[in-house]
Amino acid sequence: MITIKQVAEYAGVSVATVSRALNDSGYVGKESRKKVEEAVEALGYFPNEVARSLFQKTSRMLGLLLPDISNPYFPLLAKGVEDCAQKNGYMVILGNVEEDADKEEMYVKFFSQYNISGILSAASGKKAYGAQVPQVLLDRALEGENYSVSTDDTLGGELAGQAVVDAGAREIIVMAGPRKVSGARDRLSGILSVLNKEQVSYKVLETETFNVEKAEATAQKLFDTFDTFDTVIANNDVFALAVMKEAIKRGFSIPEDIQIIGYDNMLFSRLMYPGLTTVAQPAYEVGYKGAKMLIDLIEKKTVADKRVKLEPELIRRDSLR
Amino acid sequence: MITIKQVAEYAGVSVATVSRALNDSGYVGKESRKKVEEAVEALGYFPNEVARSLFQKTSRMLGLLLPDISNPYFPLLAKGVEDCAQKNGYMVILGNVEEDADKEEMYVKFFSQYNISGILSAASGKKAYGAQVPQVLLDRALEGENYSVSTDDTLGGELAGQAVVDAGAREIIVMAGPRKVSGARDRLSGILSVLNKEQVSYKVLETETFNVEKAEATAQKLFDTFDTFDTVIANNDVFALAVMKEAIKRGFSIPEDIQIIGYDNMLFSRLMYPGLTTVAQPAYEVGYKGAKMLIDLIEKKTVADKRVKLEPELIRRDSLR
DNA sequence: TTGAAAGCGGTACCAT
DNA sequence: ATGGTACCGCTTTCAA
Repeated sequence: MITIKQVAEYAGVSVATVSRALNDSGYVGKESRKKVEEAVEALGYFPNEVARSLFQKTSRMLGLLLPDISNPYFPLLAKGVEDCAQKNGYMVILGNVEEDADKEEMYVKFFSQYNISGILSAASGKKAYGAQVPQVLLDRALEGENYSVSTDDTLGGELAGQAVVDAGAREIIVMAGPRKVSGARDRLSGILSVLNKEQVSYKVLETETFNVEKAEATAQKLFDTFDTFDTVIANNDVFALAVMKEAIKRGFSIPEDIQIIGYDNMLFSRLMYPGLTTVAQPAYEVGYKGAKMLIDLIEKKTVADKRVKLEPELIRRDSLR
Repeated sequence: MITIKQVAEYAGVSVATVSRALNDSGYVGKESRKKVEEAVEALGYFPNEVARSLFQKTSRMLGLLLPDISNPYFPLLAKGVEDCAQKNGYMVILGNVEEDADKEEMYVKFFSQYNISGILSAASGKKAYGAQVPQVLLDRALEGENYSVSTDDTLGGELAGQAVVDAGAREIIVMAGPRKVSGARDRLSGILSVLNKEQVSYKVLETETFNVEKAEATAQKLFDTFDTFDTVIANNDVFALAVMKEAIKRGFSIPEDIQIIGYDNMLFSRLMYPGLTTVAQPAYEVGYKGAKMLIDLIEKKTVADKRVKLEPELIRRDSLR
């Protein structure tokens, strides 16, 4: 590894001068600057960020807390984060916390040990981890004093509800996500507001998790619990897919006997047959804009709104009549 | 932030003693140890890893290079990596390099600036990034002197080929992945060896990418290019899904008219209808074992074999007769 | 405009 | 068994 000291020697100046030249801070003579540049070039020098970080008590690293990477929603979000981070010269550290508060805590501690400069959290969203560094919440906005980028889930719920009544739904099962997840609550209230207004009959099926492993069991439970319904508003696309499969297995056809709408607009929703009508969440954008906001916070730029809401969009395909 | 110096003062010993006590290195008297422990407890101290890293020229961070997180295979792999890393006290830094050599280089430089202790790469697999730190290749094994964990894709290909002939295939389209990806080559040769041996008729459709965006177009192309076939061996599950959709759209039924087999065993393969017969790649395990191997390398433990091959497994569902 | 030197928070060598 | 101290690579006063 080649150090600033070697560059200084090669250039025939002091390390202080090299540092100033490299960071454009303070005065550096034309001559010196040129000599430094040559030395850097010749030696192939690049600064050690660890040393820099030790002094500055910060770094160009972002921590990303995710509840479950194997849920296909999050990789997209992560990609948005990563793209933005990279574009701005930051690296992202991945923390898969699986709705486990201990893991989350462990990661936050880890982050602070490494002088991470900010945290993006799509996990449980406990406010203020000691508030050491700026943080922005992804997708799960929270009350109170904090920054967040999320989807307008109330609107998303309304979109789903409206789509379903427009398609002539008469007996609806709405799958409600975990109550503790604010997005799931908003979505449910959006759905119900439309359903109530339109006076169509519905029942709610509570599900306690978004966990992907549970999808099949949940779908079965749905059919075992209810018998007269013609429409289901699913939790997300994975659950919708599971419900579709269970429906077909039980001899219903889609959308003729049972129609269904999902949430998320995952890759496979487009590719499956029949195509799944769903509400698209701008996962990539949530990630990208969240990262941008965090970086602005870190770099003390002004952030216009603390709580950005992105609009979901209804994607019409073939699972609704 | 509370430092080792403060702990030393509180405990009434020197920083050297605190350091030794904390790291169990060298002699520490019973008394001193106790005083240090109390001080740590009272002050809520935990060591700054950046300072430690500066001195040791290494860190407890792993770099993970991925070609495309939005391809659902990789999140699973990443999860395996993350689980293993976490269990061993390491953090993982995410690098989405998208088959872009510049990005890859940029990341590797980034990694070295942050004293990362090892690299896991599922990306292009260019050997030895200056060979500064240990690295293990994931899923794309390479010739020569290096460590890797991957799936036995030749076997995977054989499995797929055999399954298809056992199901009575007569005219097969085999989709061949990008030639430059060693796994894709192995898979193809596995498939063809079986097909040739069994003397069943086939044609090969070349695809230049695993890129998920291309799936629909590729499926259309398949049907436009060939007309008499009863079986397709797809590149991966995403492509299989796209082919299934296109088939159904064109009035074929599955598996009666056209049967199909995928590769990967992604979540949705189980959830779709008809269930997709596929060859399961142990993505999570590749990630986990790769991380374990890397950590062993870093910690100078002996690594039994440099090139671990994990076995894929045929998952029978309903898309084959 | 430049350089010497004092840290940043640890680790480890060398005396004691 | 313990403490003083040099050093890891870099940034930033401060004096010249």
